[in-house]
Amino acid sequence: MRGRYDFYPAWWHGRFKGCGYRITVARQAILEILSKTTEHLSAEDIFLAVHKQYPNIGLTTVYRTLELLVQIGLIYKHDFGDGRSRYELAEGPKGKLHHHHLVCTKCGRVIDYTDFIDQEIELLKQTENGLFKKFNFKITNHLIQFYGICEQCQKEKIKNFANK
Amino acid sequence: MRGRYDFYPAWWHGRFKGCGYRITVARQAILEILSKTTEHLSAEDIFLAVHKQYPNIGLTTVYRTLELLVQIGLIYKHDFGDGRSRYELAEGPKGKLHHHHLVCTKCGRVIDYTDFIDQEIELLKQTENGLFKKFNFKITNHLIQFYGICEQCQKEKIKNFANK
DNA sequence: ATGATAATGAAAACCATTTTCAGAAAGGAG
DNA sequence: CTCCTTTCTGAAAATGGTTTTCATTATCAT
Repeated sequence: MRGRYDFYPAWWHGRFKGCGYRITVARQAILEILSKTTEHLSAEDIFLAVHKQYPNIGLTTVYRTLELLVQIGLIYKHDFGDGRSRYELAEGPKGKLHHHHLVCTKCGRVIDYTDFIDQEIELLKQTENGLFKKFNFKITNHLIQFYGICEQCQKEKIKNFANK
Repeated sequence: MRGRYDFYPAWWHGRFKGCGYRITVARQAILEILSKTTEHLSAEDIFLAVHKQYPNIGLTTVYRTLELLVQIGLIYKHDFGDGRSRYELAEGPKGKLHHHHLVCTKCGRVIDYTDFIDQEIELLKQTENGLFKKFNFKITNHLIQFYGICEQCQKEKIKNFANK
């Protein structure tokens, strides 16, 4: 099967070939979906989106591709506590803004934020250095996540109280 | 069934009664296990430990109890990426040291660290305030986790390279 | 174009966690 | 202490996201 990538080699092709992986329609399609959204898609979300254009690509392949993409660092795998993993492009052709997540523990809504990154970077640098010295642990990545109640759910609570 | 808690009411009894929950042997046993370890136990780990002393307590009850304890904030539920949730006491009678985790992405080893908490608290305070102002998001908790390669796995890597 | 090798799809297996449901225990009232 | 309502519990079955299996197909260096 020939795909459009034969004519428009994408930015990530080099990264793939460098690791000895083949460029396939499924991988192209999955990366295309991920690069066109800012949402945190689940494997099934991605499968459904891919399925519209390529109905013969199976859920298994989606899982396998996602695992591969995580492994080579092209995407992140998140756990927001709803029982399924969610995936997000780590960086696009032009690089993507470093950000973290705010998770509402009531409705599950996830908000991306890019604020306060400067202070954060500073803290991380110190921490990484310190942890390396103390535990000889070589840090490659970090996760910062805040949990709380979103605006809508706070209003809900007030409403519910009022009704009683 | 009568348990020892009839004679030695524990520090968390008040918290339970306040929420309308009953004090049971299973709950007592599970909290006892959690308060006697610094490890990050899985539901099955806890079940096995409890099972030694109380063979009639089932895995279902362990899951249900853990869910309850998370809900009332007595324990934390962590995801270190090994496909099962791991649990840890949030605070003991005397309060427990606030800490975070270093996860080795190669062997899964988890190291607790309590360093750099001062700077972290400062950053969090700022971030929480800022996020509240910007998104009207009320933060109740946060998660910081570092990922990398532990000392042992770094050595492994060197060994493996040498063997080639 | 060809062949070695990697990738794929469908179905089944996996496995941590949840649900169901009938029986047992907790704890307030008397 | 006993009764009674309500909550809790265990066993077994169900659930549901993810992984494995295996025969077939696609990729791509030659």
